[in-house]
Amino acid sequence: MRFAEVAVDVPMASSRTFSYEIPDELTVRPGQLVRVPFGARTLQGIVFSLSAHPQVPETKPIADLVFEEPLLDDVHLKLAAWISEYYICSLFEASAPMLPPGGRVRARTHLTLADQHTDSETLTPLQQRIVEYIAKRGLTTQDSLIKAFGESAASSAASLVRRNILIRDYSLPDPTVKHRYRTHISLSPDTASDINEWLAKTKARKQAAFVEHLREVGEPLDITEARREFGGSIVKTIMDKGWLSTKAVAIDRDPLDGRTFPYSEPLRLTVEQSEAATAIHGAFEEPSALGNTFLIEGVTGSGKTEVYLDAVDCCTQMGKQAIVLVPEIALTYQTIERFASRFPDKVAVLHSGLSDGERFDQWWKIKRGHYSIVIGSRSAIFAPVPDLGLIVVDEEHEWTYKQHDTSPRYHARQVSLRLSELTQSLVVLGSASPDVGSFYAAMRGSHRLHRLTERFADTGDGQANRPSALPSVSVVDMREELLQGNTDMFSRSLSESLSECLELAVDTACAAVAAMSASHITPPRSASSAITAAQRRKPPTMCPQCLRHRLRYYGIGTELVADEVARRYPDAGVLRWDRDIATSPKAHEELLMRFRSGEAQILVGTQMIAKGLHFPSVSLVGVVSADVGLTVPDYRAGERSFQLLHQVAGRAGRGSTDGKVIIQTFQPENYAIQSAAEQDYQAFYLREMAYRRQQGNPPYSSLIRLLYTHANQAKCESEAVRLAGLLREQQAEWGITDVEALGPVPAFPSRLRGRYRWHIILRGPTPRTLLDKVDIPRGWTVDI
DNA sequence: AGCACGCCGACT
DNA sequence: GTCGGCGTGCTC
Repeated sequence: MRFAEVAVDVPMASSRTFSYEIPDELTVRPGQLVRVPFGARTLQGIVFSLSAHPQVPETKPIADLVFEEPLLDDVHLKLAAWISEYYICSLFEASAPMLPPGGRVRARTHLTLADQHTDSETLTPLQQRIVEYIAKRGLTTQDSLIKAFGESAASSAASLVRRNILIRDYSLPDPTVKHRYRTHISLSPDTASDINEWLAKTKARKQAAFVEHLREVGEPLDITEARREFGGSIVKTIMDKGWLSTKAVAIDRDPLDGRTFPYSEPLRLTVEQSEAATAIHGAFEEPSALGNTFLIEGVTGSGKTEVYLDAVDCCTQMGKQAIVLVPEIALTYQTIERFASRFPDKVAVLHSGLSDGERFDQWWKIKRGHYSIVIGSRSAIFAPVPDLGLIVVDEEHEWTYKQHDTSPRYHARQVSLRLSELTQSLVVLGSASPDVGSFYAAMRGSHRLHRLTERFADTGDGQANRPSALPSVSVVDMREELLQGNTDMFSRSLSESLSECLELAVDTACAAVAAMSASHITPPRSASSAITAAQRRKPPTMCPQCLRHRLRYYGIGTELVADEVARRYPDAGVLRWDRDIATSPKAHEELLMRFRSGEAQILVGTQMIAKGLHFPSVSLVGVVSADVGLTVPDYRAGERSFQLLHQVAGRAGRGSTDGKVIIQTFQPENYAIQSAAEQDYQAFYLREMAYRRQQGNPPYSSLIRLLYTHANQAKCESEAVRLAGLLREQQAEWGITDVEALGPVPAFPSRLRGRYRWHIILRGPTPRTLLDKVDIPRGWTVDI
């Protein structure tokens, strides 16, 4: 076993490794993060396996280890291999989310001026500017060059290197995050007699006080505190005498440090809850008997979290760890609090709101088995838990579980299912409006479905046990409003309800919410959506007048709505809630606190309200414009709208007052809006599935999206046309009839950050069979 | 990401 | 005939 198979951090669409020799002085094991020579550079790599036979006759040796300890265990290496193949990315990319924060570092290219004079007239204008830039700044990274001059700077710099005008070299930085240490000092052991002698005769009272203090406390002192208390020069003087021994002590940056969560007893489970809980207990005891994946369909307020808590409890009692995924930490802070108070000191949190240091320390403590529960957003599925027993995916329908921007473009729910197979652990998916794919899986028997239909009033103290009614929901046809001469953004019905609500609310904590979803901009009905002609169930019928007004309404942001509300109801306080404001859990908590305190009676926000408003006393929810989500060119538009509206409806009337919901729309006949108003998931599911079947869309098929972006519009289009042609050629050649290649067409949006975008969509039961017939050309991204 | 290599158009 | 931009295959 003199060779290591290493996944190198180099852009690749294949799951392959490279063979490296193991130098005698290194102990190399699978799962380690290493540095390896690759071409002229040194890159990071992950050791996947050891072998006696390299893939090529000539091998280079591994340069060194980044961490002595393997970072990925056997399970995570297998998971990475699966991700790499399934989502089509390199093995290193697939492993990267499993590394400790800051562990993956990019290799850097540096440029300096060679001391050779060149006739600047022979340079292109860009090359001249680059030379000037580097002359002024000295050693320059290629990244900063690209930032300053754009992407073409790299090839210009390369040609300058070729002409010996610039010198290039490479570096691979150390991980950006490390353990943090404090220095502790104490009196060195064999100095007692020296010190006694000195104390007897010294006149340095402050130094003596410091030494005596050290002697009295008997245990090591933090050097920073010692300096603060006794003065830096005093500490230094004693240190210079050689009387102090120092020790570096790792400190723990704990995100929940200083926050206390009073222990909360488990609530008594309701009949429905305990049915689900019992089934989960049974699966723990006898794995795979009936299936390991549960789908809990429960309306808002039905106590899904209580079922999760019970399952997690069961899991930890078996000595195993649980991962709990939540869609967005800022919006689900209460969930964390409930877990933290139910399982004191056992909960790790992992999400983007933490500092790098906090995430790093949490990562290592999870790996060392300090925690039995990890709660976090999407990427927390990759937490290095040593012995996984349970994965909970809360609000499993949320699309924040899908990573879109960077590779691997994984779906945390899908990864959860695969990880549970690898570890023989259970999965509990929960939602008020399950993803139709998940519900379909349950209907077909691959998930075990449990429904929580009773809704409980949240009295605000966590003791939810009084049954509460569903809010009454009404749909307002905004076309009718226009016909009646009302061109305001508020229908008469919403206006009246708002006034009524405000009158009632004067002495109580009741409040009204105007929610809207203006964060989406309607795409023009142009070529952008041409590809969806096959996907869209039917073009919405729309009179020109409505269209005109729709366009007007789509421009409305929360700001405009808030201004209008403030103008109409000058005496009511108005708060605004959108992504800009509620970026952190703290800002979000603060906003809700102000709302709760009665400072404001009306909260205006985007769809964030639907997802994050856990507040008992909302008596009215108004949706200013329910149509926005329906017009995006995406076969999931109906599902998303339903989920949003269903959820927003669940936000009303959870307290002591009954709730009322008003949905404004130009398409009152739309099935998603109707089912949401009826708060009937089953009805929505059946109608949606009928469309999905008719259109041949998931879950009746799978989709692969191939996206190409380029600064040049013509090149972008021609490349897309070229690949589509290649695909169709292969399709014909191999006689693949059950995969459709849709497009190419401009993607939505058709231009982003200065680059044009075209895409091709493959659809069928196994679209991979066609995709695998072609090599994916450079510049394309593949989304499974 | 970067390098080598081959193709091809613009300029000497 | 040569330089340089651009596409493509390869890096253990």
